Amino acid sequence: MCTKYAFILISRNSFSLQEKELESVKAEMTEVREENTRLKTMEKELESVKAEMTEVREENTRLKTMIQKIEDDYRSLHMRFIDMIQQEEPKNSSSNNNNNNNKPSLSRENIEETESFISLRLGTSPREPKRDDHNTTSSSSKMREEDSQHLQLNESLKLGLDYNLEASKSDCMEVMAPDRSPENSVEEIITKDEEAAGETWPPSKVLKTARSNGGEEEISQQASVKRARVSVRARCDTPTMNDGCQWRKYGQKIAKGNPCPRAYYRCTVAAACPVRKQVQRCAEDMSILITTYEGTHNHPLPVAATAMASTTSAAASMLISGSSTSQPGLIPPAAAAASAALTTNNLHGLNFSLSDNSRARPFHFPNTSSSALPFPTITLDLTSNSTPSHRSNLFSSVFPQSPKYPSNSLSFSTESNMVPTIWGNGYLKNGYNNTNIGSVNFGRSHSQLLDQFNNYQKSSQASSQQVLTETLTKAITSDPSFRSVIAAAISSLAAEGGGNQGGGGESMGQKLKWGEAMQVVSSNPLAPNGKQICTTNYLNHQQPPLPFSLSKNNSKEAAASRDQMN
DNA sequence: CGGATTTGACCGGCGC
DNA sequence: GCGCCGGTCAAATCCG
Repeated sequence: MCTKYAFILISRNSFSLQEKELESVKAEMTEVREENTRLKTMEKELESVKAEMTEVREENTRLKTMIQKIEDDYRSLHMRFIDMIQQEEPKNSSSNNNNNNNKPSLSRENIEETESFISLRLGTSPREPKRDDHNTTSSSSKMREEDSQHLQLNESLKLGLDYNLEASKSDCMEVMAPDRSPENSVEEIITKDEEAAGETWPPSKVLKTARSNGGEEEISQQASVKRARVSVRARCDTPTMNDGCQWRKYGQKIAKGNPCPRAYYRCTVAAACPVRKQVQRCAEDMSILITTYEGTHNHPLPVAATAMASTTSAAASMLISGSSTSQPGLIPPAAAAASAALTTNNLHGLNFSLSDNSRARPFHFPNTSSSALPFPTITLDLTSNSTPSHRSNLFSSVFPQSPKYPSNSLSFSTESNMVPTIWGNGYLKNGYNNTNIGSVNFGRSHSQLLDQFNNYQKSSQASSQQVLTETLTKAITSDPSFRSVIAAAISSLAAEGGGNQGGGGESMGQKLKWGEAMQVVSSNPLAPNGKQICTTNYLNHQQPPLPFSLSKNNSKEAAASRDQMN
């Protein structure tokens, strides 16, 4: 009995142990099932991501096709341009016999040669050589007319050639190397990086020195061409935006027309970095901070700074590219005088606005109280949404009256109920050729965008298309970061306007990319101590972050700034 | 004490 | 030539 009882006890114990094992196995099974479910979910997500990736690839292919088409268009238009120059050449040679006997004949072959030549000069003035004193001091209206015609012709040369420069910068740099005339000595100072970006900040002393060496017109022209500025408008409570770079304030001024002082900063990441920025509150809306960047960093940037730097660089690059396609180059010199009013409205700035504003002036130019901007400026407006009625004001408000810089405007809107528009050359609006205001709508999907762009390309045959096409081509092909800018605009549109309408593959990718960027910026070591981070409306609205406009706050500085404003 | 900021002076460009 | 204006310099000052 005892043995039997003991056996029963042992059996019970064994049974209870097995029950426990069974329960644990059941628990494991449950976990495995849950894991399996999770895996299946992940698999589904993976498939959806793959599908999105496929869409992205398709979009990419279409974009490539589009770019190829634009390039083809450019080539054909370039040939037309050369033909036009060729046709105009006899007129000029007859009307400028007096003072331009040494000008080369502009046959097609010569144009090609001249193109290379001017590329070698890279930014130096394409203007004719300095005339004798008695010529320059002559106030004869006839002379002036001839001069203006000549300048038009030469300008057209420069414009076409700049494209060449922009399209193949590296090639140009290689070509440049062997031809370093004393006249170009200053250019040797400029780093290749700066050259590529098409902008420098030559110190006045350098300019002065260069002038004493005899390159006055070339240098000054170079300065104005290369000193492209990128202005960023953003709502920001802090005195300066944190763009990831280190800046040292070196001056402050009260500029005319704005009670808020303008602060001058220079980049201190590297000792010799030529980049400077101006920070000023908008006179019309004190909550808007206008940061104007000038120059290109000549040093590796902090990760947090790359977004802003690449964006501004792309914008500046686009600006320079836009400048090179100035329509006056296509205006026959004989018609130049007749279109004087037209060219008066040609600001050389390509206005790139990521903007939608509630204000009547979608673009803000520093010193707009004065008659003209010293340099071409491109504005990235990150403030608020604009209304369509304001869009109609785009050109009238955008372009200061400056004969120096013909305008191009590229506007990206993020307003959901409104498609943004890429405008053609500004002067088109002024009547020279208003049949084709290059309008490209970046609508709710990339497909729409592409379709619209293709439709635009098909329907538009005139010079406005030429300008827009060239501008887009150069901007897209010359600077990869500009593609990012476009993608940013598209992405924000897709996310905001299109919502979840599918086709957001690229958008998703961009979100990821920029999300990472913003993460980096948010944890920016340059904004330590828990300083307040100023974000733009983009961020506040939880839109896909654009690669700019996070700010470091300095509360003390803010207070000081407010004091100054009061 | 060293680095950053402030601020008045200075310079050059431009329009009259 | 003169004055205005934007931009820069540099000594003084501030601040951690």
